[in-house]
Amino acid sequence: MRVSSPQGRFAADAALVDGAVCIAAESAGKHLFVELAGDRIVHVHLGLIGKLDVLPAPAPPPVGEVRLRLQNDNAYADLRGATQCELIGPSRRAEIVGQLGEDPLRPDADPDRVWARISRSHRPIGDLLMDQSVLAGVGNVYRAEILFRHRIHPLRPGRTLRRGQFLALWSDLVELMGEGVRTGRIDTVRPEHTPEAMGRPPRKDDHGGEVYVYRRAGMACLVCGSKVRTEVLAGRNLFWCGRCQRRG
DNA sequence: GGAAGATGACAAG
DNA sequence: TTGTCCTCTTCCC
Repeated sequence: MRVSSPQGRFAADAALVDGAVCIAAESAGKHLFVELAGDRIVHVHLGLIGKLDVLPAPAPPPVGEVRLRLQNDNAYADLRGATQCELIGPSRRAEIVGQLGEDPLRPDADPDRVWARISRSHRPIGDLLMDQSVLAGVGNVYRAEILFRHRIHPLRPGRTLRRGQFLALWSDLVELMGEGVRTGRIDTVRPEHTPEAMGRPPRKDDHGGEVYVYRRAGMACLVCGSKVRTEVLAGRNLFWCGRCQRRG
């Protein structure tokens, strides 16, 4: 695989692995590990604004700030804006993975370990869901949407949830996130709640999916019609429906 | 043309 | 809690 850094910031490391055989590419939570021959691993974390575009070959001249380009005869991948792009070894990867909680996308994930953390915590469930050492991979969109789908108020302390409630939430995450991987979109609205089914005019989303509350502050809840609320929690915008999602 | 914001995470105070 | 980093898009003049 050809490895380069048109923007330059990864250039020194790219030169070290240019031409190496790619053995595997796998994710753990929000981390991507591209494993190359010789125990060399490219570790990528997109952060808030990073993007990885994977397109068919041939690769055109790079446009914009392409920090990493991976390329073979079939396809190329351009990385922009990532918070992490570094060359690491197996021990560092093990360290990163070891700090992560359970990833709903992995078949071997153990929901009981997640429940053990949540059921003992006084922290809001909306906070726990974003904690990568509890649940790996869930971000701001899935947090808002999964809580809405289960009618759980985001500020409820983790320990006030019932076990059955959590297990339902977990299996829903497994399904929703799996679908997100397959489709490349985050669609969380059940068929019976789509604007068409509710007799409302269709709407356009700017993040590539249909959602209940995420970034819909001030708009009407798709289910009950009351205004979607928002509040900044730990520096992130939180969204929920005050009527559908009870605190108690 | 410029500001604001965005699916994140960390350090500093 | 605030500031910082990374890049691009959207919206407003």
